[in-house]
Amino acid sequence: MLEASSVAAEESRNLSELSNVDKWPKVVMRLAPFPSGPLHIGNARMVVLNDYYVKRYNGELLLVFDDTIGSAEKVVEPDAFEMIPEGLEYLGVEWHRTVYKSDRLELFYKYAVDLIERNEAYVCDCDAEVWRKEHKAKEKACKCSILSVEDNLARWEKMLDGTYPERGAAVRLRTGMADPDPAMRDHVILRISESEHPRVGTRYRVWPLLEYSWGIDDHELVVTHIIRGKDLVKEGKIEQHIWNIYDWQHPELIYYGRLKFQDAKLSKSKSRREVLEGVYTGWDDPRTWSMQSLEKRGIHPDAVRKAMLDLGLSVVDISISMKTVYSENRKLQDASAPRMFFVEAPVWVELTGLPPEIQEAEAPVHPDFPDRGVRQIPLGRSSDAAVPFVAGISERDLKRLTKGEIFRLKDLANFTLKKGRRPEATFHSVEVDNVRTVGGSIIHWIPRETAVPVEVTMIDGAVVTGHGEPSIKNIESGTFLQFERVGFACVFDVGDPVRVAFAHK
RNA sequence: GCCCCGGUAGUGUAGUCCGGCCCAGCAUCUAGGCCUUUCGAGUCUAAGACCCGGGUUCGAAUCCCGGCCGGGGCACCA
Repeated sequence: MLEASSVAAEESRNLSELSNVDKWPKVVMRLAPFPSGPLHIGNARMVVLNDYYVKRYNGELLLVFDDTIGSAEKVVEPDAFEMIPEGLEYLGVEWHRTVYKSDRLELFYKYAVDLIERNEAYVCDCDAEVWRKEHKAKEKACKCSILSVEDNLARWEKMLDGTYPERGAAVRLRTGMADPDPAMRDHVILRISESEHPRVGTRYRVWPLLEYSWGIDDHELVVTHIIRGKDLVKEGKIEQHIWNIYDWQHPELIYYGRLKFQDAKLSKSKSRREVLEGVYTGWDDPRTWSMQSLEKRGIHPDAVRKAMLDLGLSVVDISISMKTVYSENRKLQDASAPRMFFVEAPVWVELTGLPPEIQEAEAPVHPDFPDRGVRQIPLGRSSDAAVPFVAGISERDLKRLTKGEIFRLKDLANFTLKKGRRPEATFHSVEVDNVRTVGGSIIHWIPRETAVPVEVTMIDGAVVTGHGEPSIKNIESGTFLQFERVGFACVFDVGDPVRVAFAHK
């Protein structure tokens, strides 16, 4: 029930029906992340699309960690087994079962033997580079491919028992040396790796490649629809080759194009390095663009979902801006975000002549919803009218003001800027209209005596220090708020200083 | 070099399969007006696109051919 309504609420205009749904008892899809780190914004499309369709068809979603041994460049990061589900939960993805590729090696071995016995695969001990140049490029089968089934089985045993060293032999699928597409010629499907695996250690030394493991598992797990990036079309073709050998029903293959973000540089390996070296504050550092980091910034998961779903399922490569996500987020959260004053690196201005009876300012919690009440901003000033009240404003605002100009400290009073090397201003009046009629600036500010130190982590990781109005101390951690005229941010630490993560303008 | 895929405003996307309802819709971005004690929200307006060339047709973004441009693959990575 809940699921149906959540899908109904999502924009689906750009997403057509899945094909051949009626040919299967129920729709089953899978999420297949390689556990090298947490999910980042670049993975969100794959995740959201699969989740969306599973919900739309009331199907089943599998989380399958694609944790085969990888390579020197692609290393399994053990923490990812925790961080990926965290990211999924943030996104509101509901999966029904978790599977680890590394638990299924025996299955892949069983089929490997069967494929060899059917003479659909053979063990090749050629040097990889030689094979590429002399055999693949020239469409010439190598000597291994004419070996008998018995010889191949013997070689297979030698792969398993350690007779062959790493790279000493590999199992190739007979996809055909004459295939016009060089990518398809007798592809390797299993190879030797003695790297230690974080889950199964060194129990296995022969590991499947992605296209092979999925050729088997998409069938074994009864996956019906596969939505994935178009960088995997060759893998899809090899899977189909395997399905044809066994005459298995083909799952539907759906590809989407590459997604780039103009304003976010995504690199899991760089993030991993920087997190390890302490350059980044952790996997929730904004520069990782992880789900954790978006959550910390108060980006609503539905903003991410909406932005991803709006892209549809086009196979074209696209480049979008995070601004579309931010725009969605504003729509979702502006109405609920309390307003607050924050001044970065305040310039302190002496204000004279403010009537002594004015001891505090009142500002609405949210201008569109007066019923939510007001924030009290105690000025903490002396009751002696001769002592100036000191307020902090941003340097940017000060620079924009011209001498003699009337301006307003929002929700407090109007002042006139005086000349002088130190910024000073004199009280003009209280009524807003006095500044509005002359088109004067209305700026945000904080009182020096009662302001609270605040640290803002910007999107590029820079930490900006400043002060917030006193009431920020009473805000709960996790609150998504708006610093008036500055932007939206999310509080993640209510200590001293109060720490917030900047979300967007 | 060889295979495959794709090209609608700045960015995305709808329409393309089954040609006319599209002198092309929507979102975002940009500019401006209104509103507002925020540079937010809301609201109104403006600007902005069918890669090029042929062909078929009464009629083409939609079909055909050629070209150009872009992307992906050709790993004992995922």
